[in-house]
Amino acid sequence: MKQNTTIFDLSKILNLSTSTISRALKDHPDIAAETKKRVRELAAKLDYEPNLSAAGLRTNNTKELAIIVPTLSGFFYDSVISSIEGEARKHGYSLMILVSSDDVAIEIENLKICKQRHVAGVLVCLSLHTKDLLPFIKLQELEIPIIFFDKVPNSDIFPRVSFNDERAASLAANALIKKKKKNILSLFGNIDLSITQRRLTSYSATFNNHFLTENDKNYLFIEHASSSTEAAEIVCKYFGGENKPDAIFCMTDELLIGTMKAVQVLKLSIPDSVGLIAISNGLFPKFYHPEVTYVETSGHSLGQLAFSRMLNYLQGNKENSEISAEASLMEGGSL
Amino acid sequence: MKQNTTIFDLSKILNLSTSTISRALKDHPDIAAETKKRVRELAAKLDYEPNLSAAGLRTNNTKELAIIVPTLSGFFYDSVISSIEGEARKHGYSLMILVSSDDVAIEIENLKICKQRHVAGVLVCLSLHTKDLLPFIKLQELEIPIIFFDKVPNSDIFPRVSFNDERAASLAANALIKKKKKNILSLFGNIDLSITQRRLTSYSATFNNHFLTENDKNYLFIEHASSSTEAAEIVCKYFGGENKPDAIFCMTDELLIGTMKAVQVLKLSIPDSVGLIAISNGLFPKFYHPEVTYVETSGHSLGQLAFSRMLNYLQGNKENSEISAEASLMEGGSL
DNA sequence: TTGAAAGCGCTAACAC
DNA sequence: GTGTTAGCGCTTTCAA
Repeated sequence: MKQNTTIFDLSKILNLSTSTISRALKDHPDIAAETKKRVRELAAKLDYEPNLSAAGLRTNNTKELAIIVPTLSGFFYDSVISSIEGEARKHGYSLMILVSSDDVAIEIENLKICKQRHVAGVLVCLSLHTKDLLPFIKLQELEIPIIFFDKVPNSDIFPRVSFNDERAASLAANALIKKKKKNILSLFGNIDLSITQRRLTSYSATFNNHFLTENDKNYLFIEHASSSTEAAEIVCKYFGGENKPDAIFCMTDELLIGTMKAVQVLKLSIPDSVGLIAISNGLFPKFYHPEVTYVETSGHSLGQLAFSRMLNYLQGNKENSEISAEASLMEGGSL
Repeated sequence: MKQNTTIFDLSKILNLSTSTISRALKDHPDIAAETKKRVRELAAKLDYEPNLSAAGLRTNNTKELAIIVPTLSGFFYDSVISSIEGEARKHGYSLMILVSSDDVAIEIENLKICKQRHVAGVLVCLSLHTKDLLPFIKLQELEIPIIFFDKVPNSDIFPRVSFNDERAASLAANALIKKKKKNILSLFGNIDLSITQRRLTSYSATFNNHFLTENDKNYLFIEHASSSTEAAEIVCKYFGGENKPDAIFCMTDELLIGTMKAVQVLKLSIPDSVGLIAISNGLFPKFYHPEVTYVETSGHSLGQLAFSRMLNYLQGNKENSEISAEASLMEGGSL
C-alpha cells in the first residue's frame, strides 16, 4: 500500500518543522514567500492532501454538512440537495446525506450520526410526524447549527426556510378567478399536514374575499388525496358524474401526476373541456402538452436560501426567524 | 456551550482507564460484564457519543462512503442513492454525496475530497466524457476501494456494476417482434455514448436474427435524440408524414417523456394507433394511461448490487469483474 | 520568520 | 480484567 503523504513527510524533506509546513500551506502571513513556494511545490509533487479527520479533530471544524430529508425519490428533495451540494462545495464543505423515510426513530438516529461526526451544521426537513423537538434542541446546544427547510417546526428558536404557502395558494386561486372558472375540483393533500392547512386556508379565503365583493358565484369541490392514485380516482369520479368541473387545482406535483393520468383515461381536452393549474416544483408541468400552468415552489431556490442561511449562521449571524422563498405563477397552456 | 462528553470524562467518573471505557463500549470480551454495564449506563446518561473523527484518525477507518454521480435531478440517480444510503446506514456507514455535473474537472476535485476525507470507499458513476482513469487508479493505490456503477470504465482493474444493456435492448426488441410491429420508430440516445452503442447493437441484431429465419419483413427507423424535446420533435415529424410508424421504442426515460408529450400533441391513441415500449427505471411508465410497457433497469437494484460489492470489497474480497443487474420486461398496456 | 511541544478523542499493543 | 502508553495528522500557543 502506498502511504499517504503527511505534513511530517514534507517537513523532513524540506528540513522545516511541521508547523511551518502547516502555516505555509495555509498561506499564513508569517511565512516567507520563498518558503511557501518550496512547500507548495513539494506538496504538489507528492500529491499531498490534508487529512481532514485530523484537522477536524484538532479544530473541531469538520467542514462537513449534513442534510436530512424524508425521502429522495420524490420530485423535490433531489433538486434541493443538488442545489445545496453545489453551494456547499463552492464554500469548501462536503455534504452528507441522511434519509429519514418519514420515520421519527430514523430521524433521531440521523441526528446521533450528526453528533458523532461533529458536522459543522445540519439542514433538516422534518419527517411527517415529528412532534418532539428535544433531539434537535440538544444538538443545537452542542453548537451544531440546524437550519430547517420546507417542513419546519412551529418554534422560533430555530432558523427556518420555507415556501410562502399562503401566497402560492392565493396565486393559484386568483388565476382561476381570472379565468372565470365556476366549478373547481380542488385537490389537496392530507389534511393533517400543516402545509395542506396553510394552502387550503389561503386558497379558500381568496375565493371568499373575491365573491364577497363580486356579484358572482362559484363552487369549490375540495377533496383530499394522499397519493397520485387517489387523486386519479377522485378526478375520474367527478368527471363520471353530471355536473363536470370546469377546472382542476392540484396542490402538489404528486396530485398533478394522478390528475393527468385520469385526464388521459377520460380523454379530456385541456384547456378546452377543463382548465388545470397546480403548485409545483416546475419539472412535471413541462412533461405534458399543453404544458401545465403552475405556481412555482422551486426546490432549487429553497436549497439556495437554506444554504445561505447556514453560511450566515456559521459566520456568527444567529438569527432564528422564518424566511420564505417566493412563489410565482408560470403560465403554461392549461388554464 | 455545552461540552461534548468524551471517553475521558467517563473514565474519571468511573475511576477506570480510557482503554477500559473504550473496550467496554465496544463490547470487548476481556471486560467484565458488570463493568460493561456500568460504563454503558453512564454513557447513556451523559449522552455520550463517540467522536468519529478521532476514531477515524486513529484506525484509518472513517466509516464513511462517498458517491459520485453526474447529476441528481434526473429520474435515476436519486433512486440509486436512496437505496445505497439505506444499506449504508444499516451497516454503520454514512454517505457523502458528490455531484460531478458531467464535468471532468469537478470529478477530479471530488476524488480529491474523497482522499482528504479518507473515505472508506467510493461509488462512482463516470461523467460523460471521462477519458483518463489515472485519478481513479491513484485513489485505489491509497487503498480506497472504488466501485463503478452504471457508467463504468472499460477497464478490468476495477469492480463494476452495470445493467445488462444488451439484454435489456433485446427484451424490448423481442416484445416488439412478438406484437408483429412492422414500422418501428426507434429512439436512441447520443451515439457517442457506449450505453447507446450497446443497446443499439443488440436491438438491431435481435431484429436481424429474427428476420433472417422468418419469411417476414419490417422497418426500423433508427433516430438519435439527446433530450426529451428532441425526441418529441422526431415523433412529431414521423407522424406528420405518410408512412406512420406502428410502434415507438424509447431507449431511456428521458426519451419516453418527450415521446409522450408528442403523443399528446398528436392525440395518438395508445396502443390502438401506435404501440409503445421503453427501457426505464420504472417510475414514469406508471404516470401514463395506459401504463407504458417497459424493460426495467431499476436504480434501486443497481444500488443494492453496488453496495453489496462495496461491502465485499471492504471485507477483503477484491474481485474486479463487471457484474450486471438483470433487466426484465414489465407489461403495461401500451404495446 | 521559524520551531518545540502540547493536545484534539480515540484505539491497541503491551504490561501487569 | 484492567491500566499504561504511544500515536494517528493536524493546529496553535508560546518561545526563540
